[in-house]
Amino acid sequence: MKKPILLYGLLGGLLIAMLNLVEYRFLVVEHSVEIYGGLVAAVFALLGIWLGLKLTKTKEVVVIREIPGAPVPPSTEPFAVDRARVEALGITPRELEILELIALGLSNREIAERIFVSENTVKTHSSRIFDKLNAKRRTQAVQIGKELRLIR
Amino acid sequence: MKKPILLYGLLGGLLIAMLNLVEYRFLVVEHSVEIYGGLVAAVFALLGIWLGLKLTKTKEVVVIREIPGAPVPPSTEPFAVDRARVEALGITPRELEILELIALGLSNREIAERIFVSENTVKTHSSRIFDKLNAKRRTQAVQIGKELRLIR
DNA sequence: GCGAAAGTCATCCGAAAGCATGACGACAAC
DNA sequence: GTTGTCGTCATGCTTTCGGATGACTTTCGC
Repeated sequence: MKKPILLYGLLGGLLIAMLNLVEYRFLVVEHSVEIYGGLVAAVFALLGIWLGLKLTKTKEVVVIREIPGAPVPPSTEPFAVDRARVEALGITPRELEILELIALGLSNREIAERIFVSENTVKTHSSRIFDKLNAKRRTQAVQIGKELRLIR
Repeated sequence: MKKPILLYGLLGGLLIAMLNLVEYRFLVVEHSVEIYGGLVAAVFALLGIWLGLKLTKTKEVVVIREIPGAPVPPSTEPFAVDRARVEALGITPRELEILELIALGLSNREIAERIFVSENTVKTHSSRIFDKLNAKRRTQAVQIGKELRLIR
């Protein structure tokens, strides 16, 4: 992903240098600016298109076809909360509890009803969780939480 | 597919007209050509990139990769989309894509930016997903999606 | 060519989520 | 008995989500 950009920059530089030369030949002959502008425009438009293609080309969709007979791996993943991490992040038990419920897809209200607190309280907890996990949304919090093995 | 082209032409025309004006103000002041060229170059490069992206957006290469039954790589749990289920639920590729991005914790807006569509479109897709998955919230959709092995 | 499916986009509008802030009680530690 | 943490709750306000609908375009198969 770096190469095309470098290449692009390089080409740009070359072009500019080139144009700097050409400019003098053309300008003097005085049809110049329109042609010059048009040229630059065209060239860079092409370059842009090329760049665009280059950057997005290898968008492959990998479809995995399962061969019958391949048994689905049994759910043998033993799960253990990474307590060290929980502690390191200063996440309280209650907060972790709320995070789990969020991960289950419950709304704040549903969570509140389930653990017998007010919705506001749930919001407070979740805000703190987001803060500690550096998440901006509950979905993100869940994703991060799973990555860090805070929740199943 | 017609619109972008027309738009492009139009923008081009406008630019040329604009530059025709600007040219006289700049040229007279005589720093002109470099600045002018640079401007044109930059603008058209951007336009080109945009065009390139627009035109080749959904050009996806589908690679079908078969996995043999037994040998399960120990390190990472092998993941295969349950295509039967995807089909059974009538979930389209695009919808699945959005579901994945939701699972990553992205907001609708972020998703829109990433896949170059409007936020409204993302909303439409996600609504349909929720519908198909019987989910009421994005978090729930993610949870269900993972359970059904639609997403990693 | 015609219709269906998929993808795109929009508007209106209510519901949920999230942010900032303050406050209060319980409880443990010092 | 002061301090700190945790859990609880509230208010006001902004942002994001989500539902309902309708419309347009592309693509694909018939």
